Amino acid sequence: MISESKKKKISESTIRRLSLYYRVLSILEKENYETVSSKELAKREKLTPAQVRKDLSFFGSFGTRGLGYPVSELKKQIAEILGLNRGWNVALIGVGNIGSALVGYKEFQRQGFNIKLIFDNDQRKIGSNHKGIIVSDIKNLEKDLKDNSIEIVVVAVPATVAQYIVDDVIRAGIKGILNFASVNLKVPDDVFLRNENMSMELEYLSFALSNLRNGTGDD
Amino acid sequence: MISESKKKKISESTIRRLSLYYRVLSILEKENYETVSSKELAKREKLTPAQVRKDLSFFGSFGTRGLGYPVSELKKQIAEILGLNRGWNVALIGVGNIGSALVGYKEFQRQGFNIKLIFDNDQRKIGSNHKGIIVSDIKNLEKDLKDNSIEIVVVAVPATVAQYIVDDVIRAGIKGILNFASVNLKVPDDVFLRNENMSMELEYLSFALSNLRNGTGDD
DNA sequence: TAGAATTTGTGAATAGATTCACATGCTGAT
DNA sequence: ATCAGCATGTGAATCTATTCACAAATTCTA
Repeated sequence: MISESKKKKISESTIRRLSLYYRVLSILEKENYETVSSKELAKREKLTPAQVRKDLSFFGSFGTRGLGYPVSELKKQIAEILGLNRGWNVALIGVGNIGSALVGYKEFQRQGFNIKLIFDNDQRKIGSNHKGIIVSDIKNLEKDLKDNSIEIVVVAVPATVAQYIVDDVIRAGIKGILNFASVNLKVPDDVFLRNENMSMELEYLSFALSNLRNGTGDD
Repeated sequence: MISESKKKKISESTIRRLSLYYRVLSILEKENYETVSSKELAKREKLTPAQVRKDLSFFGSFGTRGLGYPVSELKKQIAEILGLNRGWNVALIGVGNIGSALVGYKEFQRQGFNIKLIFDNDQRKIGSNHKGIIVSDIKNLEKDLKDNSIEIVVVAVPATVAQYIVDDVIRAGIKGILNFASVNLKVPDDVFLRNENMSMELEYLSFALSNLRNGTGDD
């Protein structure tokens, strides 16, 4: 049993690194590695071995001293920790630029995030077919989300309307929202909201390049 | 004068928050605010006032005691710090799902990131027009990047080929790379590499929802 | 012009995350 | 079997980031 409901607070950075480990383990699995050491894992993600071991130790003891971690098993464990050992019913709202890209984004499906519904308010888009999914009218958003047991909603609509839509989404009882709109959304305390701000990384590059008298370059 | 080449190390989180402040200041400017307090700024980004003041203090004293910060002026200052007070010549490599979305992503242009060149290796795409830009053959990548004074490259190609392409990009002397491919790229120390991993935030949601006996929901 | 009300800017204190360092335990060779 | 060699797991130490708390500066009101 993993994490017996301990109240230990897991930091956001640890979770983000678990995602990284998961990806590397998938690769190692394909490369037919049986085991991997924290040292090797760390090297591949430019972290320290201690960091890797500490992160994993929050959830249990998965390794063998003298040998390392069993690749497939550890991958499975991390999948369980991250909740990737099951599928998630996802709805996408907004089939503009970004929305359309997300429909075809293989990485999502691979991780078990299945886009089941797509919504838009544009009459020309409603009814059209995106990778096998018919775009629904956003008018019935609340009911459709409920009827299809949607658990996670991805918001890819213009910033101006994002809050109204999110309010609807919350009324439908959704507890997980991934927001691509460039705006700060208000959600109740029991709803998990994550923002994907694509300009932010570019701005970081801009800062780094503007100040490169000293910088080391790497992240 | 801002930041007189001080060796003070600015943390990544501070820079990311500057991006947030910048966005809020743009909104405040539109709403015709003359000044804004650290308290208000903090509220809008769900941070503490002390955090806001400390972040800004790394770069100078922009506020007036008893009054707050002048909105337009502070926005200008942050733009300077982040290097957004100038344009950046950007090239996009790969016009698949994500690449196409990025070409039309308004937010980039608004911040001064101008996509000047687009590359692909698919003969059917080469020569085609995306928002006024003709897709170039990736064969001439190195030369084209140099000839067009490209400063930042956005990589949106399959994971399997990303490293080869990045090697080329580096040979062209590019020092800033934004990578959307789901792979860990190796770059020299003097090249700034940032990764945009869109699954990561979904995985965080997955983790949060899977463990929601306790979580508070917010980030 | 004086005094109350604000709000910044910043050292000091606290909280949090990372790294160190080593005892512990497993492996594999002889 | 024993022993050298590894590599984990984890308290303790260190480093980093955030928050506190208050003096100093300015505004606003009367």
